[in-house]
Amino acid sequence: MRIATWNVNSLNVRLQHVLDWLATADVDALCLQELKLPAEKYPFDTLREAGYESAVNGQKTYNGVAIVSRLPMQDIQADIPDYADEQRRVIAATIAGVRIVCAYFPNGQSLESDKYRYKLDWLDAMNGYIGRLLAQHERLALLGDYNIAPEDRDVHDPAAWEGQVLVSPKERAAWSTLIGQGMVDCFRLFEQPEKTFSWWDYRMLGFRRNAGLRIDHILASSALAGRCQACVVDRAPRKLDKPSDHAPVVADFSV
DNA sequence: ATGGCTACGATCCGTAGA
Repeated sequence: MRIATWNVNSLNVRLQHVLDWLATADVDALCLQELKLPAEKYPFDTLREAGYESAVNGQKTYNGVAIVSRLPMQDIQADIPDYADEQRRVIAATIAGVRIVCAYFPNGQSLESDKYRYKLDWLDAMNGYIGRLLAQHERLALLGDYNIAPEDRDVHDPAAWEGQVLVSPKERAAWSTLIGQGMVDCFRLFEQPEKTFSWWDYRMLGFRRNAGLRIDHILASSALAGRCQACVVDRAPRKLDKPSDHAPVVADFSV
């Protein structure tokens, strides 16, 4: 089973990139974030013609997530149960016996912002949700744009970013709580090139300078992580004309 | 120099992203 995550920064703008990527990437399921469209405007038919069904939690203008899968999806669940949130950031489904959670974590804007307070609260809720899922599903994966760079080696210039949102101690503590519950960062199971990132700022020639962050992740329960055979960032779509600022992350599992 | 893009929905600028 091969699964991936990609923040597409508007599915309207990036639909052709997604279709082109699906035609070559050979993934069974792809978790999408930042659709920026409501479910009524989701291109279900176009993706179905490409061989993929969709589970969608849409929102106009902001946020919005989907799982597209060429394998059957069961028990589709939108949002974090029992967590009141206007923002459509989470959708889950079971695919080939693996519980897949697709999430667009809040950005936080700045440490002084109300959005940062919201992010920390949301991270608490996500940790609770993952804890409950771990008790129910031996094979669990959480894929998405976490908006957290877990370690300094995931940051192109740690000194410049120190104390900023995406790397702050409280955000990294929430990441550590996920890991402490038993979730495993599939990317770090393998030897990786130095300075591998998944997001690069549109400004300042960020991609050309490789001035990026690794903030898109695939975490797996220990039983599933034990079956992980590869995990890589695919930089190719970031080189296209009018790219998303994020690149896909892909993982293979022997399930 | 704390900016520099990009997308969106409102107009011809503000909000948001990371």
